[in-house]
Amino acid sequence: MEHGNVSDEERDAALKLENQLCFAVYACSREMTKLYHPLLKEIGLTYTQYVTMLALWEKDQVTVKELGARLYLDSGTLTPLLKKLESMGLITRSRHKADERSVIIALTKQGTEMKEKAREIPAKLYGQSGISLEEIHSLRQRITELLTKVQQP
Amino acid sequence: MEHGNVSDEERDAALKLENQLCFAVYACSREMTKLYHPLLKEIGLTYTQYVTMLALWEKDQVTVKELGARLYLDSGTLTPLLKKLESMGLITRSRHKADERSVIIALTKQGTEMKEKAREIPAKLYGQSGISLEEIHSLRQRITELLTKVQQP
DNA sequence: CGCAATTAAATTGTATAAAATTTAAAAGGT
DNA sequence: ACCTTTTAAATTTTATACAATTTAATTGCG
Repeated sequence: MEHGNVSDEERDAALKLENQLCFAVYACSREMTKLYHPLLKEIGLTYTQYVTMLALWEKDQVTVKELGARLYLDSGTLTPLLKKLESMGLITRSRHKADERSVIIALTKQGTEMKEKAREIPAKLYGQSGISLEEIHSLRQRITELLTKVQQP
Repeated sequence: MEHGNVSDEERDAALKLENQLCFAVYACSREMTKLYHPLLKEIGLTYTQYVTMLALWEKDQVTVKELGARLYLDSGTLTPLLKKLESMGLITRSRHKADERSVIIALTKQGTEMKEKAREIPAKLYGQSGISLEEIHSLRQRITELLTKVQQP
């Protein structure tokens, strides 16, 4: 037997997949995203494109930097994604006049109108999830709390 | 005003990022994975490679199918990942003798030995997360429950 | 047996992710 | 004004993810 605080058995238990919070979150994220696939296919968006549009429907005319902060994504992911949304006619990308380093993202008429088509998605998803609204709300709050704790500076 | 059960305002609220459980889980998963990066770099694994090794340390001599079921990953992701682990000398890939369709994944001596180097990772991560063990346990249980509810057949 | 249906991996194509580096612009101190 | 530092995007590289399809082996049914 070990004489330290933590035994080999305890360290072994910590290495089990079923004991890992991060793995549960990781697997859950991918499975939930798959639920969106058939609904998002109808409006021609991927999940990441969808959350980017959600952010822009709340507030557009923002820099890539600000958008990235809200989505927890950096320019390495956003630049090609935004170019794709631009080629689909949903957004425009233009250099900020006062600061040429920044790129301003704005919704086009078509991009704004897509919100109407997206309105039914959350309710449809809720319907097929089989989870109560209370459970969703409380779990979302706790995971958001966790997110603020683990987010990097 | 709408006469139905759900108003436009309520549907708009559902489209806000901060109200989306899936987005919270998605962002949280990526931020937590980033915490692992410096620790995993020391032993030369990515996060997905790490969870694959975790699964194999619990039980190896398994098919790609079984491994995929435990990791919620399909052959499209696992095949290249397992080829990489094989090229690193951590596992072997061999066709099952009784059923040539299946591929059996087994740990090499080097792959088994890596477990020793990984033992300290969960505790180190817990240390830098600033979350209590109780919170981790209860949250993991609830997310695992959610995972079983949203997992596709 | 003979063959249609099923199954397990692998492959193909598209889209993320993120670390690390590069480029260009702006800020700030001297 | 000059130059070092900082900052915002973009680029490069590597590694996932996954839908959809293909390939090859096995099953199961008449």
